[in-house]
Amino acid sequence: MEISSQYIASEIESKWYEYWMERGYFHSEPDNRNPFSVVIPPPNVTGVLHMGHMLNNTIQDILIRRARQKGFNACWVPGTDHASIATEAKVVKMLREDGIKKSDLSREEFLKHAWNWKEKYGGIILEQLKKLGASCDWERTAFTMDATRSAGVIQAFVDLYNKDVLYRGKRMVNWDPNAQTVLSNEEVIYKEEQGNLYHIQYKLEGGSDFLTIATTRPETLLGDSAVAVHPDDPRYSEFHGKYVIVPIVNRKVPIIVDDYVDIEFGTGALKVTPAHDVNDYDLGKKHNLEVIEIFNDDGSISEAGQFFIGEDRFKARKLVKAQLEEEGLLIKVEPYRHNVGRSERTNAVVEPKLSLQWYVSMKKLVDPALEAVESDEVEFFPKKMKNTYRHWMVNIRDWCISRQLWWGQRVPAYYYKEDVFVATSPEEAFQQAKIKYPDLDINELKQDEDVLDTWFSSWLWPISVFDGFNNSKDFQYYYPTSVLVTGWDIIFLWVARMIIAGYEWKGKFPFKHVYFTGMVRDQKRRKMSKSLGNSPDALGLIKQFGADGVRFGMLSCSPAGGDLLFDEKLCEQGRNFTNKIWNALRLVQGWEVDPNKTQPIENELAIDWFTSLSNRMISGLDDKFKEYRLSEALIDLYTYVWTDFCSWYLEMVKPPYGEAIDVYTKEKTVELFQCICTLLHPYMPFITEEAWSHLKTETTSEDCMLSQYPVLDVIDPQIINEMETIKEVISGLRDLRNKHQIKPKEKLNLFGIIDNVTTDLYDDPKKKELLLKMSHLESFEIVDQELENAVSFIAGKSKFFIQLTQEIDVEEAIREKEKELKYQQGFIAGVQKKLANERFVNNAPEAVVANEKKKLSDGLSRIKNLEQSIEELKSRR
RNA sequence: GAGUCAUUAGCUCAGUUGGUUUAGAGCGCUGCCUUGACAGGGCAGAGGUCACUGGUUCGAGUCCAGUAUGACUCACCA
Repeated sequence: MEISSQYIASEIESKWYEYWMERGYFHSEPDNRNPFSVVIPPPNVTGVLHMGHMLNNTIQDILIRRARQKGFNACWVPGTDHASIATEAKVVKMLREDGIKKSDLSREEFLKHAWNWKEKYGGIILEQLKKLGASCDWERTAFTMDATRSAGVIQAFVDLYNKDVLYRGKRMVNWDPNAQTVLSNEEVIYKEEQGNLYHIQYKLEGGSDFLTIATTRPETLLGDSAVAVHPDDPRYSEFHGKYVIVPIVNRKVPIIVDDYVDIEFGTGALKVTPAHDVNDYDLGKKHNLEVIEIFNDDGSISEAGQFFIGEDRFKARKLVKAQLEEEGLLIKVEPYRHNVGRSERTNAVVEPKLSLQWYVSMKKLVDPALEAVESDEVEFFPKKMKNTYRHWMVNIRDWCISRQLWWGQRVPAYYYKEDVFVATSPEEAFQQAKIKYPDLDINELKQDEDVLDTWFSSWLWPISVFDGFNNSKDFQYYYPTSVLVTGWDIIFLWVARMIIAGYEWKGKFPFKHVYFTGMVRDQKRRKMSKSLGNSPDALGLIKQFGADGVRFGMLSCSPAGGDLLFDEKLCEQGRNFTNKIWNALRLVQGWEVDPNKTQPIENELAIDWFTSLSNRMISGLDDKFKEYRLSEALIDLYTYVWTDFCSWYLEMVKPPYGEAIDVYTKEKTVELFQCICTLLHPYMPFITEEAWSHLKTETTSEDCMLSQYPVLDVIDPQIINEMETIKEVISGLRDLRNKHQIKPKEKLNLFGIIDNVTTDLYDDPKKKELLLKMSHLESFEIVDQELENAVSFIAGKSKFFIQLTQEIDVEEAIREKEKELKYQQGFIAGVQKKLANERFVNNAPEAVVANEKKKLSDGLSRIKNLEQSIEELKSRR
């Protein structure tokens, strides 16, 4: 088959992806093999592929493809989550552009629009994953709001309610005024922002005195119901029990005393707004203060605020400020940096708000999940994530799961008067209600208006994607899954909760391993995000460097759990790697086989050597994968393919230009190349599949993707070591050619000073022939001392030299040898010190001592060789 | 405020129970090389007292303590 000189990734990649899909290679059904299952961390249905996804999904694909080759029944379930806030915001925006307001629609009408949107635009990201080469079982694609998943969610809710693990309560929550919904703590991001500290005078009732408070939010004074001071603050001791007048609204409020107040901060006097601050709320409860809610759900001032009604909270701040200035009550405004919480989804400043919500009593659920990780029943990679997990689990808070949205599973709670009935359907709730209210009409039962947090769907994912709530055949076969691959940033939001759910409903962990990936950061160490706009276009990268190139780039720099600083250069390196493989393929396939040619003896050595190396590689990969050292494993493969195979092995067996190759060498080389393809396939599926299609024979698998992972065979360390010495001689000679401007292919006569190594090189015809070929030598001889006008180098412990016809810079050569001598002397000094220490010789393991002795004797040989060279050079002065 | 982790070549990082010729890789850098699989390339080279100070040990980049610097997580912040 003619092989094109150019490797065009985009064409070849789409060809193979289609081919795999057509043959159904990604699909899995339960059978008698062992399962290896993975569930995708469901990306947001509104999402587009970004760097984090690429890293995360490449890793999953690597694990899945490798498991498949190793004979497991590999199943990778893809899907998306419904992302209630993000999606609802998108749909609302789209409707607004069409002139439709959400408030004009009924719930059912809105949901119809939302589903239409989802069908049309949702899940683009799954299509993008195909470009990456993801071998997901697409027939199993799940969505957190589809029928099966929703049924599970409702069932879970009802079950928890019946177990008394759910409750409804009025609490101070994080309110997102843009999305007009509550947020859980995990969805609020606190960051330091520049604000102001306003010093405001509150007039004392019935007097001319003032009390000055400091606040970052002057607009909330509309809702003040007290001013608090510390009991031991001498500045305010005479004010205890008195009243002040809140400016603008002229409300008379008490001065309360509480040691919560920090004397050092601000003025030491604190305004108290129980309805709009968590701490103030607690103070209010303690001191029985009035709770005045001055904000509407959208963050504007409510009727209760009395002034600036309908104005947005930030506009109101300015208006209050102006008003205070006018009244002369604003003492000063100082710049102040403080933490501000923003909504993860909408970036709106979060407003603390009192509200009635549904909560999960997490403390009742955590124990088995905590124990599982502590005992490594669920194993974390890297291990250090256990600390983070433990800390959160031990200090766990209740989980607020209701959201004031329409897009999501509606809370299955039905109200009548003061009663609530929780059931999987209105009919069931009605049956319950009828017991207490026999005359009730079903229409009088009102379902909760809120929906459930998206994470309340996601935490069931490993169970629900296999229809686990119906205990399906798939579930029994695939659960628990083998490994979860996700970013450490959602360890609480998702990972911990999934483990909790796994034990709660199935009495078993949802996954055996959790591999936490690092965050993809840019060159300035910033997390890549849409809002910063510092994320490269993922598909653009694939177009530019090929999916294989990008996969290489992502993986080659992502140590287990460590963050990775993304650089396009890494993808470029990956693309270059595919090119290298392609050209190696062209070389090997270009060799014409001559059936009459006998195999050169040096090829036998090369083949034996590389076979051992391959086995060492297979063994090393197993070790690395056990520890999820995927990046290291890839670097090892890269060196193995590029340096060992292309730069050394192929050069060793390559026939001289224009000559044919013998049958045996060609066959073995193809075999070794096939092994490379199989080993590399999980990382770079496309180039390996393409290469395989050219290399395959009657006896090998039809496709690389389904090729059997090679079984570990013998590793011969001796041949590997001896080859290292030969390579060192070859490199040493190349260096000499470089230094003395001798052309790479000019024939030379090489001499070795007699010792056991050089003698072996001379006596073993395979080694000698290999040396002659690789070094372009005329001859290789053994002598007992340097000859006239020699230039020498040391390889291993032995000395080699060639004779020059031209003059050399004697002084420069002496300097160089002396530098090397000094290094060697330092080296043996250390070794000698060790060996002189009796306790070392007596206590250290025998092998270690023996090795030190070898180091010493080799070092001494090198020194002797160097000293002789220096002497010889000096005599030439 | 509590905790976790880090500090190794110009840059980004490996270095897995302490011992493998006084530390490895990629990128970058320097020199040489182009009719031959590959310039998306080949060959070779330079570059590190492993943050600092002590300690444990026959032996420390690796273990312990302290110091410095940095990063992150959780909580709070009028």
